[in-house]
Amino acid sequence: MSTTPTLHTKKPYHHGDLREALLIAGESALEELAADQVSLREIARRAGVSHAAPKHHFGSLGALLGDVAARGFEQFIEALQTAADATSEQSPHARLLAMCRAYLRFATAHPGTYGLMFGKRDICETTPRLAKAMLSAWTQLEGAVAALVGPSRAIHGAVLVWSSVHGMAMLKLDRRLPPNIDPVTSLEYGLRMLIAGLQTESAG
Amino acid sequence: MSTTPTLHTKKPYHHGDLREALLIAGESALEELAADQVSLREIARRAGVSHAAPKHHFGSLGALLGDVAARGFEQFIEALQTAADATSEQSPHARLLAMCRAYLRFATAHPGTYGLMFGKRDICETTPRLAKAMLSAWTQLEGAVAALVGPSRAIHGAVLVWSSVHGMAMLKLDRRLPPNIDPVTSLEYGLRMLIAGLQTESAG
DNA sequence: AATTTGATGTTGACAATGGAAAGTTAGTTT
DNA sequence: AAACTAACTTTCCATTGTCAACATCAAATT
Repeated sequence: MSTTPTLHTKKPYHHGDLREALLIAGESALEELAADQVSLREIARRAGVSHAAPKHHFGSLGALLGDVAARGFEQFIEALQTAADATSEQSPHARLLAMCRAYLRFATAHPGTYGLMFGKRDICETTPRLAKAMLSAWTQLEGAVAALVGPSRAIHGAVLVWSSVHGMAMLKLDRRLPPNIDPVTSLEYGLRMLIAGLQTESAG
Repeated sequence: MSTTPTLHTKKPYHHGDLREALLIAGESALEELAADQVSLREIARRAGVSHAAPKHHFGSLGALLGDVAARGFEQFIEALQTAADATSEQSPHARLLAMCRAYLRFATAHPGTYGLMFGKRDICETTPRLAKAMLSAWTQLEGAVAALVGPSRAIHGAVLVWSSVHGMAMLKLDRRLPPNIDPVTSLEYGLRMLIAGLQTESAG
């Protein structure tokens, strides 16, 4: 009846790896809760610590969210890389297509994280880790476009491709498209147009 | 020295047109303050009323923001219409170009309102006025695209154009583009590609 | 003209938030 | 053993959105 000391694993005062636990808790909260429910205190609750504990690992909520976003970008980059590497032909054209499809799939599968990554929560600070991950993502996409249209047109082409896919993802997630429109179909159509345009000679 | 009663216009208990005043106060707050500083109480403060006064005109902060967003869409629609009507040639091509340029200009000039309109604040409710304004905006853009590429390709084309310009605007406002990139230049390049692609025969 | 009524504002309360400050615990170093 | 420091808790504060209760005033009804 009294305190059975067998396996009475009392919660230790120190967590062990609270920093990573908070990042994971933040990500899960972002996906499971409405965006305005994701608070510092909620994340701390999920990690099983007091609401002031995160302060020692991240200075503020903004910095915590910044690193959650960075983790999101890291997963995002890996998803696109995996998709590109999985194409059978391995042509620049096929690789870019696969990456764009994986892009929209990622945004659809992780809307909360994707929104955080792309500025939906302005509290989110651009931490060094986030800045690095953002740059990596850009470099990755620009490389895929360069392989298709050549380096001279890579930058403008990459901006256009990124804008289009990002815009489609955001309009979908924020329900700003008429309800009868299927973004996946639109993406396929749009990519055909885009790539046709990009490969035109007059594009110098 | 004492109270000069001349023109001593004492503030009346009733505002007169508080509803509209709150919408205007909300819009100005959105543009002048950081996004997380725009609160119900701040808007009420700017309108010179108590923090609970808005409740009688809008049920909640979300509904207030919803109608602020609706007003934004109404101004947005007018800006695009004006730009299209101001072209010299009045060709479908010129009108669509002018609208897209006006689109990016609006987003740049009113970043707070634009962000609200396109889901950056998820508290924002889709009020009837907002739903109507969103549909009008979509119809307007779809019409401009239809005039250029015909009705059969209008829907997919409009989704692509909207996604591209919206994506460019959002990436710019959220600083998700590499810093050396100028969105205006990118827009011009992108529109050339897009319209070239849209007018291709294979686009059925 | 007197009264009632209902829309429009105010005040005060509530729980929840992010952050600051100060106290507590547990390893680490000397 | 003693001092030090990092990790975590507790307490407190200003601010937020919403609610209920009350105040005010214009307009409709009697």
